[in-house]
Amino acid sequence: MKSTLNDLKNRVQAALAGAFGADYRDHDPLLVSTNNPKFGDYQANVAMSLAKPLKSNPRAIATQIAEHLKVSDICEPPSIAGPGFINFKLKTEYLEAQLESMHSSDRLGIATAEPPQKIIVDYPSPNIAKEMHVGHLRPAVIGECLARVVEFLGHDVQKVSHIGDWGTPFGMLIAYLQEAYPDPQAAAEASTSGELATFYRQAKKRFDEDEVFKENARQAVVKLQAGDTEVLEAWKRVCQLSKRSYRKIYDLLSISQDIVDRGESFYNPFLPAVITDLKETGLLVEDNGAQCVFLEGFTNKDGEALPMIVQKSNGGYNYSTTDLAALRYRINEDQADRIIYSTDAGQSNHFAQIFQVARRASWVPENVDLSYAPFGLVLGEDGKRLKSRSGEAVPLKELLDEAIARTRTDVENRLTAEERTESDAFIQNVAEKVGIGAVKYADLSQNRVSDYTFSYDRMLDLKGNTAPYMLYAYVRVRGISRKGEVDFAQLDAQMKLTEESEFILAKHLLQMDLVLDDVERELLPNRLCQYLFELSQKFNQFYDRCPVLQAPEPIRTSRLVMCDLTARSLKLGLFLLGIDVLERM
RNA sequence: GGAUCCUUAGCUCAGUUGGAUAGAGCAACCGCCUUCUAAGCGGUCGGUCACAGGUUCGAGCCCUGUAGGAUCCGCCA
Repeated sequence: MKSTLNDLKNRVQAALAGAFGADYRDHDPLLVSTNNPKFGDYQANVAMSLAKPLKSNPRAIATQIAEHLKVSDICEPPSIAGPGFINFKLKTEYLEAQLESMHSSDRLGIATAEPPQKIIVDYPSPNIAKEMHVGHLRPAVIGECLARVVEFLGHDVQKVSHIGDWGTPFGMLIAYLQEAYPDPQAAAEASTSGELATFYRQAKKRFDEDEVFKENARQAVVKLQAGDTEVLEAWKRVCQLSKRSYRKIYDLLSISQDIVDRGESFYNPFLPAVITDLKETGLLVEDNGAQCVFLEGFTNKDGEALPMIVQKSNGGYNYSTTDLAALRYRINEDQADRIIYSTDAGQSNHFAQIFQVARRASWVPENVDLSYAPFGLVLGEDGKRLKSRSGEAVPLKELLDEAIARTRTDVENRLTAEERTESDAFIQNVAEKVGIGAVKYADLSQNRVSDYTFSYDRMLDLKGNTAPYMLYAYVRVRGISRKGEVDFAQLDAQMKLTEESEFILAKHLLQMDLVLDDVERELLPNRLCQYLFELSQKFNQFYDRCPVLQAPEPIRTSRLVMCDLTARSLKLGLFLLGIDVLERM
C-alpha cells in the first residue's frame, strides 16, 4: 500500500520538473499535512521558497506547478491559497480504496524499512546487586517502546542491558552469602528461592554493624577480580538471584524476554585493548599517573581541557573504559548500523565525551549512527526527584503495586456504582493491565527529554490523555464486535464514507505509518501517544455520531471496517508502547 | 568557571524539515443517556509562546544576548 504523502511528494516533484526543468526533479516540495481542514488534507509550501531563486512571485509559481500536476486519481483539483500554498484534498474514492487495502493487510499497510538495519537498543543499566528502583522505570519503558517500534518496522534488533555486575556492592552480597549459607547446597537453594531485596538488606545490615564482615566484603571483591573459584561461584549465585528478581518486575512491566545482559564482567577482557588501541592513535596522555584522553570543548574552572580518565593511577579501569569497550563491541562484533543509547539526561556529558573519544580514535565508521536519546528525571509531586519517605529511591515494585492497588479500588467502586458483578480474577486482571499501562503511558506520553512529575491521580484519570481512556476506546470497539456477533476479520471491505466524523477518522487511520517513521527517526514515543490519543478521540466522536450495528447496508459493513481498523491500530499502537489491551473493562 | 537541557493557558503538557487564526488534557461552568459500555460526546472560559535584539516573504521553532530553573563536571557509575 502506497504512502499518500510520499506518492503526492513524487508527483509535486514531477510537476516542479515539468514547470521549471529537470534540476527541480529532486527538490523538496515541502509537502505537509494541513493544520486546518478548510485548507484540505495536504499543502505544498514550496512555491514561497522558490520566489527568490526564480525571481517570480509565489502565487505565479504555485499556478505553474499546479498546471503540471497529475493528481486527479488521488485528489480534487488542487487550489492555490494565501501567499502561494498549494492545497490538496483527497478524493473520497481514493480514501475508500486506501482503507480497503489497509484492511486486507496484516500490518495495516505499514511498510517495512528498506534496507533493514542492525540496531542495538539500550535497556536499563542497573547495578544488579541492588533492587530495581524508580530510576530504572524510564529506561525500561522507553527502551522497550523504541525496541518494539524499530523491530516492527523490520529492523534486526539486539536488546542490551549494560548491567553493573562487578563492583563493590557485590563483595557485600558474596560475603553475606558465604557467611549465612556456608553449605553449598543451602547457598544454591537460597539463590534460587530468595529475594534479592531481602538479601541486600541483610547484607547491608551486617556490613554496617560488623567491621570483620566489612573486611570480608572488601576481600571478596579483590578475590573476585583475581578469579578465585569459590568467590566466582558465589558471584554467579548472586547474579542468578538478581536475574530472577529483575525478571519478575520485567514480566509485570511486559518487558521483552530476549534482552542480553552484558555488564562490566562481560567487557573485562576487552578493557586492556581500549588502552593499547588508544595509545596507538596518539590520543592517550598520562596525567598524574592516570591514563587520559584530553577532551575538546570540555574545560575545568581554569579553562583547561578536561581529561577523560580511562585507566586510574592504580591501574584500574572505570566506567568510561567500559563504555568505550561496549561501543567498540557493538560496532565490531555486533556489526551495528545504529546504536540507540537511552540514559538519563544527567549522563549526556559523559556520552558526548565517549562519542568524541571514539570518533577521534576513528572507531566509528561513517555509516554507523550513534543515536543518543536522553530522558528526564521522574519527579515527585513536590517537584523534586522522586524519593521515598526515608530519602531512598523508591523500589520499582512498590511503585507498581501501588498503581495496581489504586486501580483496583477504582474498578471495584465503579462496579458497585454500576451494579455489575465480576470475578476476582477479572478485577485483578483489569487492575494490573490498567495500572501498569497507566504508569507506562504517563511516562511515554511526555516529551522524553523533559523531567516529568509522577502522579497516580493524573495517570489513572479516566479522562484525557491517559492509558485508561485509550484502553476504554478499544473496549468500546470490541463491544460492537461482541454485541453484533461480527467477526471483523471476515468482513469483505466495501467502504462507503458518508459522515464528517467518518472522514476525519479515516484520514487519521491512514497516517499511522508517518507517525512510526517519525518515532523511528526522532526516538520520541510521545508522538505515538499523541497519535493514539487523537485516534481514540476521533473514534469516540464517530461512535457518538454514527450508529454501526443499526446502520443499513452498505454503510453497516463500511462502519464495521472502520471499527476494525481502529481496534487494530489501537492494539498495535499500544503494543508498540508496551501496553496490553483488554477486551472488557 | 564550564557543559547540556529547559521556560508556551490557573495546573500538566503537545507543537513534526520555519508556513495560513499557537493546540490538547485537567480544573471551572453549561448541555447530552428509552438507542453499540456516559471510563463517552458537544459547548463556554482561559495565551505579551521568559525578556531584548537579529535573520526571513513568513519565527513558539533558526542566530546573538539577558534573566530564571534543572542536571552534570579528573581517578564513583
